[in-house]
Amino acid sequence: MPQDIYDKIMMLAKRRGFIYPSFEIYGGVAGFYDYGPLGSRLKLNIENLWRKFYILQDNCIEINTPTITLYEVLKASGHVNEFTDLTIDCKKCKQSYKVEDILENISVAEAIKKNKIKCPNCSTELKDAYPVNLMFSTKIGIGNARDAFLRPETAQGIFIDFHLLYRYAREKLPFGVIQVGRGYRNEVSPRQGIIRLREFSMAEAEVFIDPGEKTHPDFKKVKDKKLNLYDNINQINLSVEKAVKTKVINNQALAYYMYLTQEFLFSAGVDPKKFRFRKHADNERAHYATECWDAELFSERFGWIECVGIADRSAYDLQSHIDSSGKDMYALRKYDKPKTVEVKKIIPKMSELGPLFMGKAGKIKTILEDIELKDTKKITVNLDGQTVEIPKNCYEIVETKEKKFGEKFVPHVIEPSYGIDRILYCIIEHSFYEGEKKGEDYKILKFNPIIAPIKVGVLPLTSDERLVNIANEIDRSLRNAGIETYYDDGGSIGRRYARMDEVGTPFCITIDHDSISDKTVTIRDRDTTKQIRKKIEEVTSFIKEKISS
RNA sequence: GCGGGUAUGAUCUAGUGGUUAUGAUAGUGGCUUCCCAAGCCACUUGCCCGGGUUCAAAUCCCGGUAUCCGCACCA
Repeated sequence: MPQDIYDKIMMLAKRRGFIYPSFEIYGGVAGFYDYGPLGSRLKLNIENLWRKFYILQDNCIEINTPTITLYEVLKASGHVNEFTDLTIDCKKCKQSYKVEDILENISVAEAIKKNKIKCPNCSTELKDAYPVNLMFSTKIGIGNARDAFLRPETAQGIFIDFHLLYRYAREKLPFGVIQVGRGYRNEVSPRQGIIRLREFSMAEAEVFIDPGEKTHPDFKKVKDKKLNLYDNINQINLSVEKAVKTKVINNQALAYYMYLTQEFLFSAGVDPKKFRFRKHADNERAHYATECWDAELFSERFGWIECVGIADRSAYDLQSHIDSSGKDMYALRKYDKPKTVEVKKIIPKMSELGPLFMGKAGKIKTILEDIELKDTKKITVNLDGQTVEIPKNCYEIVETKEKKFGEKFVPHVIEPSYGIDRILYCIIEHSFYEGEKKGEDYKILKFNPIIAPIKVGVLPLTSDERLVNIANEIDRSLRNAGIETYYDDGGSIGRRYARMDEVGTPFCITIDHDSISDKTVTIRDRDTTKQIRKKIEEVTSFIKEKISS
């Protein structure tokens, strides 16, 4: 079978210490991969470049929350319900189906009662339906253990800290919070190697904005930049501003983060020709999203791969957590001048309420006090799912004047969510070049220096002790300057260049006999193989400049 | 999950029911050479796991696992 680019990359990745299949000596497990020495380094560099965009450029704050997440959190977020498919199997051919796919329009309960549904494949009767949840579940503690899941996204950890983060951000919107970490999804059958993992790395930003002004302070700076958009039919190239004006993209904030994403991916080494934004159709959006764009990267093996999702989650998550935890997670929109407003307030009469509602009277009192009064004809209260009318003699309505400094609201959230492993794979694929030297295959990973796991190869031309000493000194001074080096004195010089090219090292410093007399070395560029001579004392600053641009 | 193909050192690969299981690449040590995978010598690493058939299984059969292709799944 002819090897395609994926096979070649996975071969190289395993051989050179980028990516290994996990648990291999015990047979391996689908959906899990280890990052080897170079892979870990590459991943770290990509994540740190991402942080540069979000922390330094966009002024986001970073937090870290547990990967084990309490049941209540994911119940509130909708993941427990929405992540669950009711599944049913055929007795004979063992085919599994989502119940909703077989039923159409009939309620699940009704269908189970009748139980006459046959397998669409072999017409045999089906077994009982059972729920399948794509989250890994676990327990916290022993005995009176609490239910928990391994988080399917890092976002919820940010949402449930919102009230604290809002305070940290000095109660001003917009502000963004990022988290880089692992997420877990118990995929039914992961294929496509590193593209679909059960444990994966993601980098997410949750940007909290005022729903009244869905924009970004830096929008003006990017408004004329071009975005490469795809609406499921046509490829269109629009400026950020025009995309918003023509309502192709819903709002300025969303468009801003799309541009930021594009800029990040390009500087990480994504080929602009293999990049596009695709808008989610109505039926493929997640349960929390009102609008979602995917940044897709093209792979010769897998086609267009979703690598970043940029969603407008509206107020969905914060509102859900407010509703189920009761915590005040609102933001305040301050008025320019305090407003004096007439307020009608309900004053509960406990002497009447108490005897009438007994134990529930206290709860009714707090609800009544919070009601925003518009219609005074009939006061009803939602009590444990039941609507209860409160008799008129149980309360008094008082009109007062109050000074209001602002109004409370639930912020909206723009969420750019990056699949690090997929991006990493695509960057390797986009950086992979193959040629021939003297009849042998010659592979080069043309990594952008900023993400290359090794920045500089340090190579003494011969094993002459004087050259080795100089090489060691240069190696030391580069490392002291924070630059990853690889010292190699084994084999011919050509072989050593080839080794460095194959792992994407952008520069090689070669110490030759002239280095002894005139204190210079050659610096070789990976992509051109051209060499220039530099004074040894200038090497570190020269390299430093080259790898940061 | 279903159906089909595949599984031999770190990587690629030859091979047969029966001696010590090929070859190449890579790697290590040594000699030699030194600016783009040169050469020589020596060395290291392997038949996916479990069960069965057989005097004998890496080879045949069954099950599992992984992987590839198609279907389904991918909030």
